[in-house]
Amino acid sequence: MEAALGAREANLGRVLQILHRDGPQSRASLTERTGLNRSTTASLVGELAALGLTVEGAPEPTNRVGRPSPIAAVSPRVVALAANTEVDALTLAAVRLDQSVALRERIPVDGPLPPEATADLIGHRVRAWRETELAGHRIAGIGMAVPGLVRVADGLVRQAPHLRWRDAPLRDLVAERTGLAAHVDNDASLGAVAEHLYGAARGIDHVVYLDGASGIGGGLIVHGMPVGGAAGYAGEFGQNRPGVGDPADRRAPDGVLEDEVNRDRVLAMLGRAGIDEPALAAAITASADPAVPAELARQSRILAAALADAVNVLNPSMVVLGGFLATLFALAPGDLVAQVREQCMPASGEDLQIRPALLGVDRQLVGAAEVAFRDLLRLPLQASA
Amino acid sequence: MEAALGAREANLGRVLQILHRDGPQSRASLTERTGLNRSTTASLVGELAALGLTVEGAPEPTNRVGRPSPIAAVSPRVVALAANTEVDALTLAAVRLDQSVALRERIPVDGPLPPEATADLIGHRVRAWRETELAGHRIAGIGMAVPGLVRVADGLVRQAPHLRWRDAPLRDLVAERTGLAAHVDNDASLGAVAEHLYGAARGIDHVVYLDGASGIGGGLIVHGMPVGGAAGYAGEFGQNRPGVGDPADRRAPDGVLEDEVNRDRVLAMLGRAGIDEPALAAAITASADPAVPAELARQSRILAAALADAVNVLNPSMVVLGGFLATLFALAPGDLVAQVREQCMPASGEDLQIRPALLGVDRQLVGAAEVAFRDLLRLPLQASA
DNA sequence: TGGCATTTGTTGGAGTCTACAACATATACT
DNA sequence: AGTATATGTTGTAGACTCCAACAAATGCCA
Repeated sequence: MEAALGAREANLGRVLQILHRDGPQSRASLTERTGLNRSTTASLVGELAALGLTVEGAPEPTNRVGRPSPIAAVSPRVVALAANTEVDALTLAAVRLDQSVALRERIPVDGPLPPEATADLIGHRVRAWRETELAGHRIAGIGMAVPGLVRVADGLVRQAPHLRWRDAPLRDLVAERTGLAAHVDNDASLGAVAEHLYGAARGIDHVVYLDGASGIGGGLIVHGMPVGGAAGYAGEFGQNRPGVGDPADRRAPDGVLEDEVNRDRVLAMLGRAGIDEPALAAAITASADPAVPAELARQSRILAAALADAVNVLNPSMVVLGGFLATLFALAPGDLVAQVREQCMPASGEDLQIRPALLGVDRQLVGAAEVAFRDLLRLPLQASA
Repeated sequence: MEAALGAREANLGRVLQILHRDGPQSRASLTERTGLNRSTTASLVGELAALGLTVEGAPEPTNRVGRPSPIAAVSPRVVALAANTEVDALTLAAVRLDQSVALRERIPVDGPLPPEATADLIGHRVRAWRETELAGHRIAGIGMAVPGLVRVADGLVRQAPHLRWRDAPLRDLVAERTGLAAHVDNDASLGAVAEHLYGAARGIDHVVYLDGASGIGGGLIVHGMPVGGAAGYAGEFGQNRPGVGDPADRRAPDGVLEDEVNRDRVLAMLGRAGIDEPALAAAITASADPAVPAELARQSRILAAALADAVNVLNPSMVVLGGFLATLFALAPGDLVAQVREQCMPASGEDLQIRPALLGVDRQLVGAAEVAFRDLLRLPLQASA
């Protein structure tokens, strides 16, 4: 006879999720966090260990009275695979339940790879990994970050202009070749998930995340949960048409945000190409051309206008900026904050924080792994059956 | 010894909530909806009836084989009070659990009433109601709709320009005078809640709602839940700065959406004032001045730009327009839809519906009552203790 | 060094809640 | 009138957690 709708399994998931998000901790701590009874916690932790999902270690030497409590931690042999599909490379990784990256392989490609070739490549590498480095590991699934519009429900990539993909059934292609539960989402949305759980917006329930790479993508966290919208396309700030205060600030007539706030415009001014963010930041500070700071200030003003609109609508406690937008922000953080506050409703702006993204290049990979772990963390029994 | 974290109470709440949202229905239907066992449903419905929260009626004559199932319905003697604070009137209502309005009283006032006077008036009328029409009724609480920025957590009205309120502790003022659990929220946010549950967006999980009255307010539904944001200020579309495609369309330099899309501009053109929406619609169609349709088309274009931004960011399945915006929409519904689709991402626009609000003047009252019912619907035992 | 307070693990039993199965009941169909 | 079907009703068993009492491991202090 079944229990109360799988209360047990849900509790197993809760404990596993706490260990996953907040790291190793004592059983006493888990008891407090879950609100469950000591004895129940012991039983849950024991079952998770028996399932091979967690390991229990010796108590840490704490300087307090009382019987020491054993430390529970996620098993290092449980991983999710993550793939990041970029124009010039495919990055594959195996991410542990503690967000450490067990394996990473960046495979450069000449120009964008078609979806089938991408899936083939992933399938090939995954097979190799399973027989060698990942032998004896449990693989929860695979998550893929794509720079484009993704219908999350079935992992169909509707449009990825930079990859030249249209309506590519990436989830099914990869699931077929790997035999793994596959998930696909927009790269910026996954970055938002990662920054929310482990980065700059850790513990913040209402977050607007913007990431500037080739375009501007974004993601939302509302009530502590990632927002996909009806089909999973949410967060496309780059296609918004910002209200540009001074018409002289306009560069692209009838253009969208990512036409105005644009890394390539800065690169062109500097006469550079193909450099990464730190190099770009260095090149900016090294430049003597007065047009460069003027252009950056212009882009910052327009970004502020777009952010102010988002703040009015969503009233987030934090805006996180990644990629090129983090570089832009770092050059004059106070200015951007002041401009946003000036253009949004005063009440919404008063407690607003703006921060650069904290996680590095692994952002998308960690986010993708998180999606691949989701089922396991919710229903550990079903997912590990 | 406690049960599994109040599973029973949560299930009581689930059943009550289904009856509240979807109306009277058979126990068999409840069994199917909840996924619980027949016997459990019977026990739950029995307990709710014993608590005076529901009533059980004779089975409906259905033309199918099998033993007829008794119909459960919410009790008509359970109400929430709702208040709508407008510039020229205070409207008070008692709303039943089936959303029917048991009592309504519109109290005209000369100019905006200060918060204390508003609370006094509410307290006075509520006392009178409790001794007469509402004698023998259970009152779940009181919800208040305010045209302004409300910090939902403590019901502090931060700004309500039309009422000339600033940092008014309305929740506490009213709670003190009525002895009821009081809740305050923005009027448009409450309209969104009502339209989502019982109006045009019924059953739709991702909704953008805009309401044009003196300004433009709004509300969001994400994952089926109303979005307040960090402090409860979310949804303030009216303060956004829309990207106006054609500069000639601008009327308010550096203005915000509600300066451009504005009922008063149309009224002024028609030489009218102080008329309601149906009268305004009639006056528009009756007018021979060619400037009127031109102005409406201009406002529609700007509204479309603002909506397109929201669609990109939130990927809703439906946009609901209320008040003056519904009038504007009704004059050329196809145009607005086409303009939004044109300016937003094609994928986000393809399944998007735009609809006028369905609920009438009771929108804010029903939304306010919904908020006041929330605790009762979640934890019926605690809330009715 | 030994006793005490404190904290937490451990164990067996009790309480809460639901599922289940068997039976009863009310309807439509033939 | 008999049968099939759907649902209410009842008693019991199972799942899960809480609780209380006890045991164990640590720090503190005389």
